Amino acid sequence: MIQALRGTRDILPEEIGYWQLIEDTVREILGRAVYQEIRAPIFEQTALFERGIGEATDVVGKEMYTFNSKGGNKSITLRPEGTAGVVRAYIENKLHAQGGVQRLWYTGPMFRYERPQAGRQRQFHQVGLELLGCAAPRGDAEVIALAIDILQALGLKDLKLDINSVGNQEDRTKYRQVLVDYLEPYKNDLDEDSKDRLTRSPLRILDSKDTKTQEIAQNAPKIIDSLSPESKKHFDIVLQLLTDLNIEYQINHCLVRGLDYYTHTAFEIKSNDLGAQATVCGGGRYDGLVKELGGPETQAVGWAIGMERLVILLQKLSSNPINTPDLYLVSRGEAAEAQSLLLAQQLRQTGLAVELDLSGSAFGKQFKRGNRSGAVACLVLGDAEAENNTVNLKWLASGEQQAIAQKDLLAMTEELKTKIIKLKGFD
RNA sequence: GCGGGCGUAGCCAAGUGGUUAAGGCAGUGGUUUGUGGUACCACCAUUCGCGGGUUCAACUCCCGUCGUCCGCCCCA
Repeated sequence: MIQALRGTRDILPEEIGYWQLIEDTVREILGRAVYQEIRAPIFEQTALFERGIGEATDVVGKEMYTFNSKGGNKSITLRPEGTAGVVRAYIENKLHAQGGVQRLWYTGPMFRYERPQAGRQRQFHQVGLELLGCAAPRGDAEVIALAIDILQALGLKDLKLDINSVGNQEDRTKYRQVLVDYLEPYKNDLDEDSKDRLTRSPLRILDSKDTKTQEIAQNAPKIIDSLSPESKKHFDIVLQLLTDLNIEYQINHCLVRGLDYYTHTAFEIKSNDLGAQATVCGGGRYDGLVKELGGPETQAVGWAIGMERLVILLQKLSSNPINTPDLYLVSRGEAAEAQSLLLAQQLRQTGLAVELDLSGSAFGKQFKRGNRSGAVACLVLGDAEAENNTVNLKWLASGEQQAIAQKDLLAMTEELKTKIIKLKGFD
């Protein structure tokens, strides 16, 4: 048997309601803030990610699905994240020429070659947002506020917002040296991975999970003390705006994100219910990326939410919103079966959800299925009804039923809908 | 790439060396051939992920392999 590849999976109907709920919520909330959806390709030239994300990062170094294009010598990569592609599209389509800011969002699959574990897949899905052409701290705060809005609208609580500033390029270079000077004496107490990072990317030592390393990192000089006055001011304003918005946060001096393009604000929204992969939403400012990829100097800020992780959280909160029929249409006999589809279609066109039993089995069996389908009423179409173009409408809760002409039924669908809404007990 | 747990029906599982592999849910048929939700009855794994080995005897022990889950690394 051919199975789905490791790290990929099918999202089945029993789960799809959560996905649709997330997508609907995102569309609504971002729509109100007048963000526009953008759809970029799922594969791009490898160089885009190498330059955008950074050659030294793990994502580029060991996690990309890269292959050669058929017949060509072009190296192609399945996107491991969304920002690089959106920025490429922004530059290529000269969206910057429209002046002002561009507010964009996207959703879709991403690909990273990693060992699957809780909340991590090789093909996974993100919804992300990019605010391009805005240097102001208000941009950082708007973007964070929207992420919180989405998560709250979905009913999630107990989420924590961690925030930090990694400053601009010079701030980081300066801090890097300060940090290395501090860590050097403790070199032998660090875990193996962190020893390696001491030269490659010392900032990442800060968020090591090794307890010994964490203790050392706790007392390390803080990056915000190395920030230039302008960088510090930017960060302070962002924090003040969050406070004004009534958004709780905590400064996490050890928060440094893994992609090279981040500058200034970096943040993560985490949950305790996700196992080792606690981050539901991660993002920050990336003022240098557009220029790095060949566009004009453009400041920007954005985030990405991991859909799988969000679905895991939603599953703990509520049951899957399921698409159930309003009416279940039961039919038996040649003429009745012939009429049944037409009647179902006519009813569907009025806005009712009608499930048609196609089995042709005994009425008893069809009713049993109708009962389980979640419908509030069955429509019964047998030989007698077919003969005089009527149908039996049977309310399942009360058991009462009435014969009614098919055309009369079609004329009273509005009435039916209000009754069904009442019986279903929700919209 | 490294470390650990687990693979018995569509799902949840019991069985841990000895003739026919519990049970529950779901499904199908029936009691009820034009009326459901309850109840009762019947059917539903020649086989325990796969391959090899040990043994008179393997779902059970051993080796390998594949899959899956959890963790490290990294990230959403």
